[in-house]
Amino acid sequence: MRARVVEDDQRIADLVSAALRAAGFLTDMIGDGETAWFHGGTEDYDLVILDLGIPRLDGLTLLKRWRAEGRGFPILILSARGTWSERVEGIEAGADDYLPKPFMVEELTARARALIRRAAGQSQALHQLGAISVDLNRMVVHRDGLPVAVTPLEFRLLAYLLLNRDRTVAPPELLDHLYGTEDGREANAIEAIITRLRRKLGPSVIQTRRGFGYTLGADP
Amino acid sequence: MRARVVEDDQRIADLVSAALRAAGFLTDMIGDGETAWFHGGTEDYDLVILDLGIPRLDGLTLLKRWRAEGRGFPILILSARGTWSERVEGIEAGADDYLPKPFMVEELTARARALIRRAAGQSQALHQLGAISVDLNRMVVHRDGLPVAVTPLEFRLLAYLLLNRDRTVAPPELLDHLYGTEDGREANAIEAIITRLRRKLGPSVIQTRRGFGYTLGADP
DNA sequence: CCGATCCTGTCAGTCATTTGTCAGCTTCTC
DNA sequence: GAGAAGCTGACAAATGACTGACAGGATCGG
Repeated sequence: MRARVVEDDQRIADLVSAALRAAGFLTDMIGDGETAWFHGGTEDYDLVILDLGIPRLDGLTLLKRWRAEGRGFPILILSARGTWSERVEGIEAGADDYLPKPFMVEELTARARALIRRAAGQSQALHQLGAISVDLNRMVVHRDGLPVAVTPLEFRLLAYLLLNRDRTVAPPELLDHLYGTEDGREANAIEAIITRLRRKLGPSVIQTRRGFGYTLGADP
Repeated sequence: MRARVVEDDQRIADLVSAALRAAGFLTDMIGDGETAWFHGGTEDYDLVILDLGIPRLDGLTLLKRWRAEGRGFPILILSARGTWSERVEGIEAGADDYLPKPFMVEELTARARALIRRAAGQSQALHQLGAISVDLNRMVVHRDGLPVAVTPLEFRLLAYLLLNRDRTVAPPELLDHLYGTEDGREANAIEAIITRLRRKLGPSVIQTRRGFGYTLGADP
């Protein structure tokens, strides 16, 4: 899961970023609205944490522009000005959630996860896939009721496939969501993780759709 | 366990804080409602001790605001005005317990511990972990029936893991709950405590989930 | 107030696990 | 059957965790 933190206060940005990382997200930080606008156009995020009081391009304007462009990623607004009217304005502009500053980082991560799940059209943190169960909150995987030791990367890959189980996910997209855009990993890295996951979870959990990508569950 | 004491009478605040520290809590003190409101948003507490008669933002209003915002930490109200209606009002506003002044510090700490346990979904103060038993009230640990000398920090770490034993706790979260948010400890500090605890309790009590964090109990 | 003792954070070295890459192989598609 | 796409075992580099030693600071007893 990639999260973009758009926040000019470095202290808060670090705090938020650390919390999200601890919650299993991969985070990028941007300090002003114009840069965020630029990146929002070229990159795909699973979640955006947006401070309204950012320089160079107002947060609310940025939010409206993104929505006008048809960008659908979930956006969680942060704002020092926690008035009711602000809140309404933010939600109406297309934000998915609103968190007034100051806030607790645990609440932030909880809401972040809720947004991710909602955006994926699922409401449960506990998922069942044949003999495999995945608990996104506790970050544990079971097979036939027995815990399976998965590594952080394996878990993130599995979680991403799980949240997009209604479609086939292409390797470049996985690459993009597991690592930042910066890192230049070979596409083979994904295949290696898939192999390791299949060894742990059984061969039928992750299906390959040759030429397209990967998908979860059995296909007829 | 982090506790926030919101109390304007310095004498009482010191008393309460000292008692909680002696009971193994990490305490912060705040003298007025507005500051408390601010901090309640940015920091994560395991318990709040709240005097109703604080300046600048009434305790009851503060309490209601927190609950309206969805803050779930357990709150114990202190009040000089120990009337029944007050008590009811406090509980209805979302407090978890109510203690009229004057009170005995022993009762305060006892209730504080009970609240912590209840918030963690546990009712017992005495926990068994293989050969290890932990008494959260007396703050003593036994191994095979023999007392083990654990230091305050070690006990707090153990207690926090115990109260969250159904999940894996990440080092940044431990850092947050063992020390204040202010302190800039290295993550290594946690590892050092873990090592010392393991030496005392045996290697299998605290499990490491590499890349995720720590958990209590044996994994099959 | 002073010394002794204990607690605890940091550092550095070591060890273990995770993960990316490569090379060779298998499977699929046309 | 040839070429492309995907799989997988082996290896090495990167990362994360463990631990012994040490020192500053807190605490305690006198």
